Amino acid sequence: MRYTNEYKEQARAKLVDAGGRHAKKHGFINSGMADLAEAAGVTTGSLYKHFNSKSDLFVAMITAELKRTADMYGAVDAADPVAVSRALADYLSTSHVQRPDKGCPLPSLTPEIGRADDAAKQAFEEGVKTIHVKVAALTGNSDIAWAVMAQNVGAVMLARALRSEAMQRELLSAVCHAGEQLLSIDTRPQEK
Amino acid sequence: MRYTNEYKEQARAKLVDAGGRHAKKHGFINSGMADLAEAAGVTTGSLYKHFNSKSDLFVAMITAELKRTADMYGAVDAADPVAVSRALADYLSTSHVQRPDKGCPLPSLTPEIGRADDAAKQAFEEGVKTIHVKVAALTGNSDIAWAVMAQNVGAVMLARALRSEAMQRELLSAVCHAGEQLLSIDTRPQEK
DNA sequence: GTCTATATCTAGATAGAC
DNA sequence: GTCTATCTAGATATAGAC
Repeated sequence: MRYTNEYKEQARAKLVDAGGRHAKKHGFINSGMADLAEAAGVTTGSLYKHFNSKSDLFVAMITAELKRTADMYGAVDAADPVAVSRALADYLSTSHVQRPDKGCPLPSLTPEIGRADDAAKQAFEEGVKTIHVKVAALTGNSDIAWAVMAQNVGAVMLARALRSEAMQRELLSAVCHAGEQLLSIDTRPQEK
Repeated sequence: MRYTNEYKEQARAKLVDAGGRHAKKHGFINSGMADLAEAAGVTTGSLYKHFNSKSDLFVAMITAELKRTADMYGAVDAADPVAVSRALADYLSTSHVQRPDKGCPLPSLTPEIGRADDAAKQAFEEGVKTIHVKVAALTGNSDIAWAVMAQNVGAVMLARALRSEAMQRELLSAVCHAGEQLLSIDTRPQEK
């Protein structure tokens, strides 16, 4: 029985993982169950033994993808300003813009989650909360963490919809510059 | 012939307008041609006399929606800091989060445009460029304008996917605060 | 130009053999 | 648990009457 369960877990993990990549690239709504199954090397009949519906799979994907992002920023050394700046620049890189399947789920999937059911929003909220904690450890301030997150997610999403690479770069570098300024803001009460 | 053309123009405008509201709320992909036609008070057969395909309608909607947003910020008095702050706060309001059909198209439609064809991206790029010009007139700085746009679009999009209103508010107020700080940054070269 | 009716295709989900 | 085959619903797009 142990082998069976192990294999089942592996198959499920592959569905979530490969499905997440597919959804980040094409959108969840544009990912048919046949596509998602094929990405994991199985068929739809098999997929439905792991998830009761497409919505259930979506929730599992949201949870896994957001955890992945949270772990990434949890691994950055908060005491090293260079590492923090590099994390900012990496997020706002053209390679992140060009490879949504390898990147953060927030710029690609968030609007679909906003239109999904409460289970999806619940999973989203928990995942984003964890990301926010990790980012706040890097910025040293909760509000600045929210601002940098919103800024970066918005910038990558907008850049992906721009046609010219020149304009993508203009946007990304402007936002990166502003992000550095936000990070350098002294959050102690100012004297007049 | 003049009457005929006038009516035709009106019908087309209504398709674009009502369709835009529907798409901002449900997503363009989730808006069937029957839905979009019904929102304008016609049927699909009639719709196809105005647009050759769903993609063509999408391009028209993107152009119209982005122009609407650009006009909105073009009407704000750049010389009045209170008006600028109010525009920022209005964008980051809970009512904007709760009513996507009445609001800015960027937080709802951008990822779909990122996956669409070049015609859609071209229309998007032109519209966003115009918005950026209007916002830069308010911020007084091109880079800060990009940053505030990315921040606000990202914040509204993220807030819409959060389940609890409390967390929505936390995010919105944090980003509004950071936006005010970005607006107050002195962009002249600093002396050490 | 607008309607009704429909052709054609693809999606999510299920049945049943192995 | 995985496969093949299929049901059913809904999508885009078109045809033809008025």
